[in-house]
Amino acid sequence: MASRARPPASPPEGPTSNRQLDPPSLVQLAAGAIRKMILSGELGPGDRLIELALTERLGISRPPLREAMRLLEQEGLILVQPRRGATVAALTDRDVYEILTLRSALERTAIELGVPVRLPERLAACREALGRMERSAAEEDRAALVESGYAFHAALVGLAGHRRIEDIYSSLHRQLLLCMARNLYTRERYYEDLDVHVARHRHLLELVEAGDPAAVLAELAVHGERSFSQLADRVPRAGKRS
Amino acid sequence: MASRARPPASPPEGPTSNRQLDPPSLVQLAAGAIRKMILSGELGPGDRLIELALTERLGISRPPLREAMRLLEQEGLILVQPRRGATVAALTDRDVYEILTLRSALERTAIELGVPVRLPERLAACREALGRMERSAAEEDRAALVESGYAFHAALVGLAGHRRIEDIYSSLHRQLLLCMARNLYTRERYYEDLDVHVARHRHLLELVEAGDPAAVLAELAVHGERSFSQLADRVPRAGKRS
DNA sequence: GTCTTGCCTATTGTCTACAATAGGCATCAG
DNA sequence: CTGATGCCTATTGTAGACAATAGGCAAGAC
Repeated sequence: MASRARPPASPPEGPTSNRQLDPPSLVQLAAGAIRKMILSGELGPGDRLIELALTERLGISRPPLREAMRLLEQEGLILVQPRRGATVAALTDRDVYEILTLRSALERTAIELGVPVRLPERLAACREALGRMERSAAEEDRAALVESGYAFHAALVGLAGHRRIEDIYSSLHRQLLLCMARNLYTRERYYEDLDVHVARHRHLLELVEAGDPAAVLAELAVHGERSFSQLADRVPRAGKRS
Repeated sequence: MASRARPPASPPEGPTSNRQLDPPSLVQLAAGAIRKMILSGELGPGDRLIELALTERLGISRPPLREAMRLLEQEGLILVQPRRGATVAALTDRDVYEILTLRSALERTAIELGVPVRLPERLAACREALGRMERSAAEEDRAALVESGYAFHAALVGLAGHRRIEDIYSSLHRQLLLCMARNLYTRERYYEDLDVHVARHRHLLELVEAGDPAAVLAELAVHGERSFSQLADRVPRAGKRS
């Protein structure tokens, strides 16, 4: 029975729980390892995840592995069918549509809630990410630009200090990476002009610093429009399939 | 075996997966039981969840219990600290703020995406929920009205046919119930006038049926404003704490 | 020749047991 | 009397083994 008598020994305080300092459990490690296998393409969409095979691969036993798979299921990376095993999520066009629309909605909400920014360190995070983008563009490192571009958007979302939004946002990002591994989310697209791309983000940050949420949202709508265009075309009529 | 209906082996995908027909695993059952304990107030916020105690209580062993706790952790109902055990989530005002703002954002997005409704059965679900609300109001059953009121909003969210939004929405709902069990979300408030309350929802549905997303959103903003008012007051300056 | 039907194996679901850690408590030095 | 320090117990983390089920395959009947 749970002990009601005991008051919470450690204060569950702290908007940002720093679990990084704790020695990671096998569950965390296993989840990370499998995530890496999936996102690197080592495991393709639809592939079965055999528990026994993975335990041998990772050198752990089944209980922590199973718990790790529960996590990945919640993250949307794998699909667990009650007694038929787990498979790597095979994202449909509909799934991509859901991910992109939800991601956009979260960004918008975060801006609305956080844009007259109160905590300077959050703005600093955005600037830092923008700096990485500029460096990546200067070096014409497109992979790094994509990476830092996400970091910038994540920092933008972080302006609101809304932990739940941040968590979901990063979860969606992982699923999006899954799409890229699948090449559904065409990789060749990238960005036509690196400098224009960075400039657009710089402008975005300037609007944020000016403290005008509406302007940021307007820019963000145009901003995202290019990324969405070809994906949006794939699912012109939302909900038609179910 | 042959007497059983063969599940489609080739297409592992289905827009609506009907897992209800599967025999529930102990993980599902355990998660449900613990959820019920928490939401009924049997387990109060901050209470520790001792694994051994719960296994005896539920008559299962630890592995499925632990997996169930992983689920509840993802749902935000419990807080698991790496080697210190799990406690029932003690939601701060900040958490309530996050839940309400995110919920509102999801509703808005679902309306935007789904409001020129294409599938009649989804509208029917809304009407059905509204019917339950009217019945509850007529019987002055306030508890049932709250319940059916949520069902209505859930049906509204369901208009978009956006599974990810629906999942997160119901997760947030459960966390909100946790607030109510805690009485932070003052229960006495309820609704000043039951008929006005129902009428507001009926109007909402009419706007939906008219197919005007903007009108629905405008009404929803006013509509939700009352529910938010005293909560919003608690966290006037978002992000002040982190 | 095709369909049904039973077994058989691979895989998942669950359980008990062992190892490791964290917090509490008593003891002892200052 | 107060503080630090070591043990000690309660609890969690992990492992390996057993039971149950699903899907595949072969043998038989029509």
